[in-house]
Amino acid sequence: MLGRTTEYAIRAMVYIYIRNQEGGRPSFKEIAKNIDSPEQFTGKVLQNLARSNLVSSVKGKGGGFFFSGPSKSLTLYEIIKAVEGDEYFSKCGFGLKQCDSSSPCPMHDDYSEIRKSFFQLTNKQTIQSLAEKVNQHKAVLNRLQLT
Amino acid sequence: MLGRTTEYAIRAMVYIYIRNQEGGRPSFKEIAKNIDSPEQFTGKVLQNLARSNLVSSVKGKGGGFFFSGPSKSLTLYEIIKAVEGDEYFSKCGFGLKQCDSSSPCPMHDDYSEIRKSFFQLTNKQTIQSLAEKVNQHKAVLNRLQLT
DNA sequence: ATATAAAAAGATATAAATGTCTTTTTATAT
DNA sequence: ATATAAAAAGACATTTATATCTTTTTATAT
Repeated sequence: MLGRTTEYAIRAMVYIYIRNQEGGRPSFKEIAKNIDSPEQFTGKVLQNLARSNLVSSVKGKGGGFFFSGPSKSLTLYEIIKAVEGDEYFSKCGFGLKQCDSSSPCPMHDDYSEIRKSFFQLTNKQTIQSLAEKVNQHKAVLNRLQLT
Repeated sequence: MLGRTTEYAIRAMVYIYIRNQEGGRPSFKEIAKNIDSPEQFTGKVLQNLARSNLVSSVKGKGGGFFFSGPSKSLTLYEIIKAVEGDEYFSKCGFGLKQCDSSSPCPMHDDYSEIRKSFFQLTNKQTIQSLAEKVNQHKAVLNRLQLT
């Protein structure tokens, strides 16, 4: 469904948010350790997210990643769009270059429904809502314990 | 959602089914032309499907691909499983190695719903049902006209 | 000021998915 | 029998995704 890069992106953002709440500003090394992702690659992913202004960063000693401004909620949709690209939510499930209700692929109707549900999920769930589940011990970020 | 290889697989199978109904037994070159896919690669994909006994083939002059036996219906699920592998329908949407209701990722509940819907779609839709839509001009296999 | 610790950047490396080219095998039409 | 047309097989080639290694830049703690 989602590429690994996107999975790292979401997990990393949730981790950053949680550490921010605790007053921390984690480095990508700390993040990678805690979400069980490759260190340098996670750095790259975060670099891109920062470029897209989905997260902030400061260089130098004591620096790291954090959410700035009035913590408006950040939907998964925005992250997925930034990482996977815009077409992700409109691609035909059958692989046709052109597919819409006027000239549908044979799966079009059923598939549209599911895509819509997924779209809604990604617009409903936010980094904040996921983080809350983790905080309330209703979900885990990975198999390892959070430090 | 689905890899390109799987998309080719499904489109190819639908095309084969339609041609079979007309009494034809298409070659992978004919198939590729009509579903707008790379020729040789389509050959490989069909070779694998034939290995998995999801379609039959005969070599030699006049040969090609066809469905044998009492045309039992073939679900998309079976094709997807053969091409993408078994884990496809159970992978965590968040990328966790371990994720289930006892130790869920933060998206687990919502995502499970969607995965279930998709699973149901792929078990409801068959090569036959898709072919029928195409036959009834309610859907198209690709942008080009079928010959 | 200087050392330090962090992100950013750049250059590669590896793996997986996708695609192509060539040769071999094999039915079957002639 | 032979030519032909088809799948099968094998060997590469390309592209995209994922991952690592090294160097540079830059805040800030000391």
